[in-house]
Amino acid sequence: MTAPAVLAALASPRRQEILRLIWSEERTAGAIHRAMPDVTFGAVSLQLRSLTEAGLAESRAEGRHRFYRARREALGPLGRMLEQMWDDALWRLKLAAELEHTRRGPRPRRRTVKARKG
Amino acid sequence: MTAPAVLAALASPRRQEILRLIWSEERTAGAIHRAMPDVTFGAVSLQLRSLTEAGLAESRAEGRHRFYRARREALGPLGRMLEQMWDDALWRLKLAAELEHTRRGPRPRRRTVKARKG
DNA sequence: ATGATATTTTAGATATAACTAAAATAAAAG
DNA sequence: CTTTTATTTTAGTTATATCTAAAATATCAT
Repeated sequence: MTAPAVLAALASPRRQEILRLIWSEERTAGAIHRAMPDVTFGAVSLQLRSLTEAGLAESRAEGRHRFYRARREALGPLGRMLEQMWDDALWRLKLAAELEHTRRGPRPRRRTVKARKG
Repeated sequence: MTAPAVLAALASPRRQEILRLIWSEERTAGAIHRAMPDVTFGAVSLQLRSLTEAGLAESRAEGRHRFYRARREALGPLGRMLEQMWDDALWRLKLAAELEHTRRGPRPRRRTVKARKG
């Protein structure tokens, strides 16, 4: 629940993937796992714990199932940013374009060619 | 410049520390390093590179110095969030309070005490 | 109780990130 | 050219995160 913890939680692509799945509807841990078959159930469970501890997800138990959902309120403006990121492909392009003018370029090419021993 | 890269860049406390230093005024790499003596100059330089590659910082050379500054525009609403985080101690408290009602509690105390072998 | 399903937790392996020390690059000054 | 100051880069180490496999916990059904 410390400030960087929220950002750290969002930093992992895996956790973002999960957050996206539970963004607009709650899902059971199993359903989430089924949506990402390249990883173990245990791994998903651990990430769900991270998200919960960071305050980005919450869960409710029902029988032997546990339903998870995102805590969108806890994210504030960040939530809207994520939504944009997800369904607005332009976001990436815009950022990339903005970067162009800053880039230090592909190896500025040294001007003074000093003698090398050997 | 990929989307999670921005968040990943912000996730590290070290990079946040640096970003904060260059938020409202540009500083040389050396000045930044002097502000965090627990770490090597080389380490600071690497983090500056990360920030630059993520689009969160930019630099200009002047003689043998290099001045760094944050690219606040690139962060959008996230920038304002960071500012709040930094000079508004309430942010942390508010988030912590919000979390209270979600917490799965400190070990829910098992009800059925099953026999253990041994 | 026993067995099946759903999920969490633990211990240990592997991948990724961050750091250090030293070498390399670059500009300024002698 | 040599030395000094400022910074970057590289190679290798250490720390942290993430994953797997197996065991543990919990609920439901029989």
